[in-house]
Amino acid sequence: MLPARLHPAGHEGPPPGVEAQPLLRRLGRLATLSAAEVSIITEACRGPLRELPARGEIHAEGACPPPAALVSGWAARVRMLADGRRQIVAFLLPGDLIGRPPPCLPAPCAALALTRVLLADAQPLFAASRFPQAPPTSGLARALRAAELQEEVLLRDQVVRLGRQTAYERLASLLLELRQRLEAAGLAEPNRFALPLTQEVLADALGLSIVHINRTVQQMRRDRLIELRGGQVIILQQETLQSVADWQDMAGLQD
Amino acid sequence: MLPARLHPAGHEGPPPGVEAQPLLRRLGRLATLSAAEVSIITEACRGPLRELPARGEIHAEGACPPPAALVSGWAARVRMLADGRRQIVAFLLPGDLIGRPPPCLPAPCAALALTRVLLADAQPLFAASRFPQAPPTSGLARALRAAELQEEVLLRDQVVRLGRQTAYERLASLLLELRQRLEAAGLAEPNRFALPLTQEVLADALGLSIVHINRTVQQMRRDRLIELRGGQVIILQQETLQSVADWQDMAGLQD
DNA sequence: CATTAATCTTAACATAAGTTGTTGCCCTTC
DNA sequence: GAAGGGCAACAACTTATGTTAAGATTAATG
Repeated sequence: MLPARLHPAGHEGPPPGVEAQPLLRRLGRLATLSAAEVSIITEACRGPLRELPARGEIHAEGACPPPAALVSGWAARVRMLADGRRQIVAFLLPGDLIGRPPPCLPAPCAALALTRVLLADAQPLFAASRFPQAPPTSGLARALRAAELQEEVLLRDQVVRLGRQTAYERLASLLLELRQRLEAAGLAEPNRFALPLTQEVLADALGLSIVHINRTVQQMRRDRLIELRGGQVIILQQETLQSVADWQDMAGLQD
Repeated sequence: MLPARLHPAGHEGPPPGVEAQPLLRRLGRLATLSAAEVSIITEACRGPLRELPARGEIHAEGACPPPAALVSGWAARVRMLADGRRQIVAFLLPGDLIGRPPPCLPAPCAALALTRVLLADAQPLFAASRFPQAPPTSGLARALRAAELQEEVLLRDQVVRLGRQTAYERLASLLLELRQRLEAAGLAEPNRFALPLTQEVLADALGLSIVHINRTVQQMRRDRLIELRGGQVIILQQETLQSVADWQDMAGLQD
């Protein structure tokens, strides 16, 4: 089910001192942050970090964990069926938030580390912004709220992918989503990014079998839309990929 | 694409004077409401209502409409692909909320009436609770927040359905979800409820073709799991249906 | 450097689901 | 009460995707 190892690209931690970059970049794009708010974020990411190896469980299904920020590494929200089928509901990238401040419902998904991950305690962020009861003047509150809304947009994209797109289209769409999100976190060049996922993980995210994912990747390579080797993706024909994926740039990345 | 008519069951409005029942029941289950809050809800549902016929567009994709409450009738969040494929992302039942108070991102989905619907202006609710910046003492704020979180749970269920379940399982799962939600709104008996949807709408929700939905319904009838005629569903074997659907009662319906 | 274990790749085959076309029923409407 | 249109039902055939199984790479380990 789960890969025992992933691509080496996923094993590298961030250089020391820049831990806050993805979170800061992402939230900074969602709202204008005051200097005080920036330092709250920086502090949180420098504070004691929780480390988990690949395949580690960040929290179980049904838990209601305190909010955390993914500082480095990749993770996923996962749901299992009784017979072992697995669906990855969403990918979590550096700069993403996991868990919500109370009051919250028990999480319908487990969260799973796909690579080695570092997690920061995000409670100070929510406390500082008194989310979700923040004054409208707080840039941080607006950013946290926007991040939450954005996640919902991604979920709906995922529904459309799984419900109405072919394997080829699903893969194209996912790659474009990941590129855009990584770019927002400052982790992608325009046409190239690290993808530390096995084909099995891709299959579980796209609702396909591993064999069919492989077929689809091969085809996309033959069509010269992408290169994909050693955990690195290069997008060769962005426009074609976008039209295949029925891509609509989500305007919601900015405030 | 869209059905021109739906089952006659969907055409009936609520008896006058009980418009607020579904919304009130639902929110009341999510948190304890003060008398003042109850009257705010009741007032909103008695206020001037917006009426739309079946197939009417509640709001377009990309809009950022003011929050509304669905008082009666069924609606859906819908996304279209460029070539006309349609995916129903979520169903909206009486008592559900549509749109969010600002700040909000442009809606990634259009909202579409599936039957004749009545919509109430929900802004007073959010204003009264100063959502999402409400004091934790406000039951209304907690209820609105819980409704929002619950919608996200439903979205994730939908992802699992579309990604990893067979047609038969998807249908079972959806029927159980609808029964539970209708019950929470006071609109379902334990084993029987109105389902004013054409098979085409079911197909677009479950990511299947209309013909295959029909096959699946037939099979489920032959297996004596359900009856489905004239827009009425009767669940004959709830337990079997639940095990087919891999149903896990979402504990999150109460506060 | 040898060894093992993951992961990727490919082939052959099986099956769930899509497509097309036809029929019949039940509304509605004239 | 005849006609038309939407919807449900059913059959025949096609296609996308799943399954199983076997090599071929590649990365981790000692």
